[in-house]
Amino acid sequence: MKLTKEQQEFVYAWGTFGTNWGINKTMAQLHALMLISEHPLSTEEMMETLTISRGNANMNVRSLVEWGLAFKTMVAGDRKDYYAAKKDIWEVARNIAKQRRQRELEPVISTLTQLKSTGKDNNQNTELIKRIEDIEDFAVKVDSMLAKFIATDSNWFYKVLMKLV
Amino acid sequence: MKLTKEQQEFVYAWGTFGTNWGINKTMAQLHALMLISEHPLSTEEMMETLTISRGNANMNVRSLVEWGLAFKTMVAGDRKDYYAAKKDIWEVARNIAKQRRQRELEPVISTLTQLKSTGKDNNQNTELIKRIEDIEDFAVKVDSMLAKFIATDSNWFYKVLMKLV
DNA sequence: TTATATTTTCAATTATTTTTGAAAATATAA
DNA sequence: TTATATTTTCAAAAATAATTGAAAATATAA
Repeated sequence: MKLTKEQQEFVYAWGTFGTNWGINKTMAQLHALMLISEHPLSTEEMMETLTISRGNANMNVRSLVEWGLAFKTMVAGDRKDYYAAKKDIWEVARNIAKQRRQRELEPVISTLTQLKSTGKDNNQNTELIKRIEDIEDFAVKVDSMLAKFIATDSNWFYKVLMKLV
Repeated sequence: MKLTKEQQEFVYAWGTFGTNWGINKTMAQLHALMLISEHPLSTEEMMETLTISRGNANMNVRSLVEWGLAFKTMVAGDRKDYYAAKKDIWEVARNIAKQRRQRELEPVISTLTQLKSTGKDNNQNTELIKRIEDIEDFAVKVDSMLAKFIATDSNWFYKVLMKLV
């Protein structure tokens, strides 16, 4: 898969962006590659284009599928697996939000709730309890916003923004 | 600074949380420590409590100040620098949003805009241009929401949520 | 001024994360 | 079934990021 100069830059930029957000570079680059491809791509093709190993390609393609950012398809007359990205950017954002909410936000809320109940009777924990309550309050609000974002159609967010202007 | 069991767990949990979001563990733990302390803390005290080196403490306290999450204060009769966290969790969130928007979102938007204009005449870039336009549209909306969040008082976000229910 | 306390810097070390690549497992065709 | 293609796994290697600690720089007191 020969990339134009701009395609290369896009893949590279998406990789950097992913890195900043705790998504590994290869995963983001594979995602970028699929996003700009008109056809599903084989692991083989992606390995060559990004010059990465088979193992690396395999693992990260699997992660993309797990995150709901790509899916496996079949190409008639070919035995290999092919993959394509979900191209609706709102769906991409929703799926990322969904994963991160579950993996990162929910544990925080439950840890804090737990800590508050264990520590509330020790008066050395006064300041801690105050902070926990503030953070909980905030986290629950963020969580409920994410829940809405995740659950709804592509335009929800847009509508929200419109209401605000 | 002797921590209760719950305080220790909070510091530890905040460190893990930070790590998930691309903030280094020490930075997050120092932040947690300041959040639950009633008094400003000296570097010395924080080093001991977290058993980290002076260099590490210094660098990460500086980052916290840079991010607007903590500030330097003076303690009468003491020559050492003391630091305290901004305790309003909404302000914390706004400052983090501000930094990340500037460092991570803005570069993406400008890179994409640039790429679009360079690549639009090459018909091999058709799919790329479509994706860029989608992402740009999305990113600009996120950006404008963040801008609002950053600029306003603590209750803006809450008000938004209320409108949605 | 000089002595002392405190903070900062940064090369070297250590820890963590990512990537490789070849062997094992699985799937398909003959 | 057996042979071949394809995918998956995972220990070891490489790359990256975080941390140390001591020397240099800076600030304050005497």
